[in-house]
Amino acid sequence: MIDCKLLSQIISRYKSAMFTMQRRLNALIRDEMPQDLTVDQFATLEYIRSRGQCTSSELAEVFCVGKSSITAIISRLFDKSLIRRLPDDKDRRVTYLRLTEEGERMAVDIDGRLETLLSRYMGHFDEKEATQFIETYEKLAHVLVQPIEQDAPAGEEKRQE
Amino acid sequence: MIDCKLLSQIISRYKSAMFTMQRRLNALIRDEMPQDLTVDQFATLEYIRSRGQCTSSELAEVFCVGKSSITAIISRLFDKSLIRRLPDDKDRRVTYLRLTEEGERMAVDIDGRLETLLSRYMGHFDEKEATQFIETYEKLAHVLVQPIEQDAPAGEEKRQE
DNA sequence: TGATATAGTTCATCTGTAGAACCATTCGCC
DNA sequence: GGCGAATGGTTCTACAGATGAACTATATCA
Repeated sequence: MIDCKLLSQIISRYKSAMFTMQRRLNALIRDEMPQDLTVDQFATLEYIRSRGQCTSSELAEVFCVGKSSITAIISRLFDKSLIRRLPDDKDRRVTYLRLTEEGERMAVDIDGRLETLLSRYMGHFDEKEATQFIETYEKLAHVLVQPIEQDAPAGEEKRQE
Repeated sequence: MIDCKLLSQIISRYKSAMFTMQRRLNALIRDEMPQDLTVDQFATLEYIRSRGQCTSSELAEVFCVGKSSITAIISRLFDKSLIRRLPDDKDRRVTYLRLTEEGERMAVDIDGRLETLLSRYMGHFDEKEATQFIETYEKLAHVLVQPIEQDAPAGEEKRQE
C-alpha cells in the first residue's frame, strides 16, 4: 500500500488544502450566484437537472442530510417557480421533482458561469497533470461513498445502515 | 496550456466529484465529532491550534466569511471553555484567541480520529499517485487564493479588493 | 387484515451567515 | 496636536440550512 509515515503526512497536507479549497471555492461560487439563489439551492437545481427528475428521498440520500432539510430547500425553490412537483400515479406517496423552464434556464446559465470560473483556475495545469488529478479525485470520491469495510477480516457489523 | 474541449470535460467531472466529496466527507467528519461540537467549531479550534493564537479578523479572512459570523462561533467556543480571549496590550482593539487546556485536548483527540478516518480512504492509493495528487491539489488551493488576474492584458481594475 | 415500512411534511430549535449599526481605538496627515 | 478615516470587534435582525421527533398518507408483507 503506502508507507505509514508518508501517508500520515499526506493526510495532514490534504486536510489543510481541503479546508482552503472548500472555503475559498465556496466563496467564489457564491459570488456567481444571482440574487436570491443560494449555493445549496443551485446545487439542488443542478442535481435535479442532471437526473431529469428525482425524489426528495433521493436528494436527502445524495446530499447526506435528513429529509426535512430537503423539504425546506425544495419549497423555497418551488416558491421561486424554479421546480415543479409531479406526483407519481403508481405510488401516491412519491412526488417527482423537475425543473421548470425558468429553472432550466437559470441552472444552465449559472453552470456556464461556473465553467468559466473554474477554467480560469484549471487552466494552470497541463493535460497530463489535470487528467491524472481528476482520475485520482474521482477514485477518492468513489471510495468515499462505499460503505467503508474492505479490509476488515470479518465480524464487523457496525457502521453501514 | 490545455485543450479547451478536454478542459471543459475535466471541469465538469471535477464539479460532480467535488460535490460528492464535500457532502460525503462532511457527513463522515460530522460523525467523528463529540456531542455538542460542530464541524465548523472544530475547524475553528483546529485553525487556532495550528497558529498558536490568532485574531477574529484573521479567522474571518481565512474562512472567507464576515467578522460577525466569527464572533458567533467564537462565543460558542468560549462558552464551552474551549478557547480564551486575551487582549493585546499594544493595540487595545485586538484580542488574541488561544485554546484552553481542554480545547487543546479536544482538538488533538478529534484530529487523531480524523487521521484514522482519512487513512482508511487514502490507503487505497500507492505512493506515487497519492503524492502526485496532493501536489496538484495544493497547487490548486494555492491559485485559488490568488487575486485572480494573471493573463489579463492591462486596464483591469475590477475584482481584487 | 393488521403490523410494519416508506415518502414526505410540519414543527421547534440550533448553527452559521450576511449586513448594518455601533463602539473603541489607532492611524494618517494637515 | 488634533481631526477624520480606517480598523478590530460586538450586537442585532433576518434568514438559510440542518436536526430530530411527531405526524399523515400510502404501500408492502405476512
